[in-house]
Amino acid sequence: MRFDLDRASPVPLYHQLASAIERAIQDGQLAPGSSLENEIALAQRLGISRPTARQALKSLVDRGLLVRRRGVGTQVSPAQIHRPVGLTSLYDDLEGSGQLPTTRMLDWERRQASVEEAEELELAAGVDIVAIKRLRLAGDEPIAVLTNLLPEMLAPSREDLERTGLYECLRERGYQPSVAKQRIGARTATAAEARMLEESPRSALLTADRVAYDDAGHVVEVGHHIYRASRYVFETTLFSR
Amino acid sequence: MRFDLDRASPVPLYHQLASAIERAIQDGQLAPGSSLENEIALAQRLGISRPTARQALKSLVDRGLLVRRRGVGTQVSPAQIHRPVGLTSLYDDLEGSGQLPTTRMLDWERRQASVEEAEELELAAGVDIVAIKRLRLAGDEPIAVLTNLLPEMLAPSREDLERTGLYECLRERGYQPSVAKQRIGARTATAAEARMLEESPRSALLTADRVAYDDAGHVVEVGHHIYRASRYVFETTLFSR
DNA sequence: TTTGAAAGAATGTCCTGACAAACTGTTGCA
DNA sequence: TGCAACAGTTTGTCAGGACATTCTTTCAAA
Repeated sequence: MRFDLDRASPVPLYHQLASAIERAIQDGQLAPGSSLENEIALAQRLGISRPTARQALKSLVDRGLLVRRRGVGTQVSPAQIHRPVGLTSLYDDLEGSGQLPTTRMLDWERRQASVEEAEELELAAGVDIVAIKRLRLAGDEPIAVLTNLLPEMLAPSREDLERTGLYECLRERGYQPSVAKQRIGARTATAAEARMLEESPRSALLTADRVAYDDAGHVVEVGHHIYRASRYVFETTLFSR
Repeated sequence: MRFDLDRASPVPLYHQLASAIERAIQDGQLAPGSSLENEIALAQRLGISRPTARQALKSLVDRGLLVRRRGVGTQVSPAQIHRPVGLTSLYDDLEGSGQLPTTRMLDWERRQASVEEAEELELAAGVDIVAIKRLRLAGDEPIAVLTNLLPEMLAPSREDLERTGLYECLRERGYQPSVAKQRIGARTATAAEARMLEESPRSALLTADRVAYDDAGHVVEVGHHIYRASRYVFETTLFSR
């Protein structure tokens, strides 16, 4: 098993090795259940130190791609466990459903925050916010209504948002959400919602309410999303500790 | 800031240090946003090597309790981010709702698996399984119906299950689920379900369907859980990568 | 007073080395 | 033949050391 490491690259060696192993797993060169050579031999063969090899292997263990047991060795995880790290990603919560969504802008409005909204965004009452409402479609079929609130000064313009995604816009503007707290729930649809989502009245909706924070703990964005339960589930991998 | 490390303890030093720092954060001795001493000084003061100290700090960074920046140092994460690693835990998916649940056994049945059930459990058709149905209550109020299917040979007895939780029983029997794939969805309740959960007919249910695997990739347990949407949400913390 | 460079501070990456713990396979003894 | 002990194998923990990168502060020059 060849892993090419480029010592002139700015990418750390452990990172290069982890990527190469991951690629080999995904290409099928490393089959689920198969054993890798031991870390001492691997390090020696690649001309790197053992802790460097360990760091690469550990990062893959943490992501569920490898399993390691003392006295036994390092193995590729069984096939069922081969997901990119088990979380619904902060950026791509639709991809778990295997659908390629498009997004249509329904509304973009600058206005004063209500008391509740200001509280959610951890802003003073009455400040200006931008409220964005979009429809998510898979093909021509609506699957979700996404409402997002942002402090005015962070908010992308309507034009920017029609060009690319909300988080991409935020990133371009130098605002990097790093953590989000999300609540997933369910309720029945209002008549307006049912119409918008092409469901029958009082059908079940899956809801996701989210507050995203930057590194300093400031609220970057609040999202209230509703999904057709008939068309959408959240998929998650859980690891025991 | 004192951290007592017991070198005679079988618990690894890095683990002891991580726990001590975590405790200090939770006790309020280390306030959100405050800086820890640098890793070199910390290691020196505690009489441990720098990589050992790093390992403790890294494990806390990975869990969102600390933030580290090159040139700046190590700080306690802002208060909003102080959750144990962001996933709904494999074992305690009710704890995020801040409720202390009790569990009532509704049914425990050994029978032959249907075709669909055998497929879910990755067993040959017609083999014996155990189907368990329980009601989860918060106080006297029902909040969830939990159905679990297990290969017969792994399944705890009815008596064991009334004494302790399913995962605890599995652990005692030497079966250790390590990964689970979960799908969270929503639908409206059937009349029987609504009655069981003391909700009105056709009210919204939050659903969780889960397959849990052991380290070797064998299915340990399949769960089909329904929750009253009026009483229950899944709370999750999402980290950007 | 402002701007740019240098110095100081701290984490990140990588190295060599050694011992402990856990697992598997082999051998010896009852 | 079966069981226990031992040997071999591999990962896990820990140590000491060095250099690179990134960030902040200070100092000097314009």
